[in-house]
Amino acid sequence: MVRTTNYVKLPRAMLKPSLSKKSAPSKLGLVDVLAQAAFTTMAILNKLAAENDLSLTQLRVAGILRDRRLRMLELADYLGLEKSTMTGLVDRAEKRGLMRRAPNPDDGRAIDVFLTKEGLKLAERLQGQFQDAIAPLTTKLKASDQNLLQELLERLLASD
Amino acid sequence: MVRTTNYVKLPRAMLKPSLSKKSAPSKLGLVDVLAQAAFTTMAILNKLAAENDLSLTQLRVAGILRDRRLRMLELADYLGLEKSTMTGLVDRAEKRGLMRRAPNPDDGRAIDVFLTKEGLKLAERLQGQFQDAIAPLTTKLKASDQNLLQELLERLLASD
DNA sequence: TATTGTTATACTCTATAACTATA
DNA sequence: TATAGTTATAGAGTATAACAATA
Repeated sequence: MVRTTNYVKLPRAMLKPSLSKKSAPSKLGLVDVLAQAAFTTMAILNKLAAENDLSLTQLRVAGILRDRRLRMLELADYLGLEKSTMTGLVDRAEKRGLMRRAPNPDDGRAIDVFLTKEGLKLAERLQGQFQDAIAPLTTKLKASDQNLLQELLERLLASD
Repeated sequence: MVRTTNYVKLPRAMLKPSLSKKSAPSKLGLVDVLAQAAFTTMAILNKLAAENDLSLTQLRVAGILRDRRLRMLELADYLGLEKSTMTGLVDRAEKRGLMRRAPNPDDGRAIDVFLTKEGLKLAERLQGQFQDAIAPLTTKLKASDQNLLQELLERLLASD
């Protein structure tokens, strides 16, 4: 059973560029640009999800489960969602043949979730599509600047 | 009438860091990092919205209308949403005293939307809270690197 | 006729609370 | 008793389609 809805319309503008007070401190600028980059990237991911008849959350799940098998609760924690929310999410993905449930062998209460072969293929296709979709942005920078940007963002995101 | 729900639970992990094939081309790395940065930023924005009893969309609307008055359809285009979706969105915001509707003086079919004084105050508070929330990330970089990052992202996002 | 906005309807995502089964 | 997952219920966000009012 295939869903036919295609829940996305692309925004004309992502976010207001900035307050741009004349002599605003430059710290404010970076914050704005980060937000704008986030909205732009999310719009791409959203479009990608819609084109594949997925919600953004389902897209994330596909990415997360690409190389792991997780319990329902672990998956919920990864996503920052309640366990009850997972039930419906996994139900729908299972109905579409993308994921499957199986009892956890070590804990009779727990249920493992994992991608089917079809789900895995989709996840890999999505990875490639995302790269293609974002390439028009990244290729505006020359290779050395791409590396620089990557390095700066990695430091920004470093968890310690 | 104040909503009491607080629709957010923070994720333990934002997104799988990478496929990390041993000798993957470095282009793949930047794409992954951009996605991760987007999810991290969106998680912050989402939390901020939830703490103020707003959805992410309402948070965006607050930002967009901070210095403009728009017709329903213009607002829909900004957000990438259908006009029918706006009706409910504006209804709810209006009920909370954050926005108001008024007939457009130039076109009898059109309805303008704008923030109330209370909505404006909220929008400004949100701006400050977002800066505070994201500061722990940005301050990991020294000032010159912050400027560099901002410049690189600006080039990435430049629309031409 | 074409455009703007609303209404009706339906589905997904999300949460809280109560429940069942297992530890 | 505590934990894992499901079910029931409810509200928000989203879309499509049909409609009323205005251009």
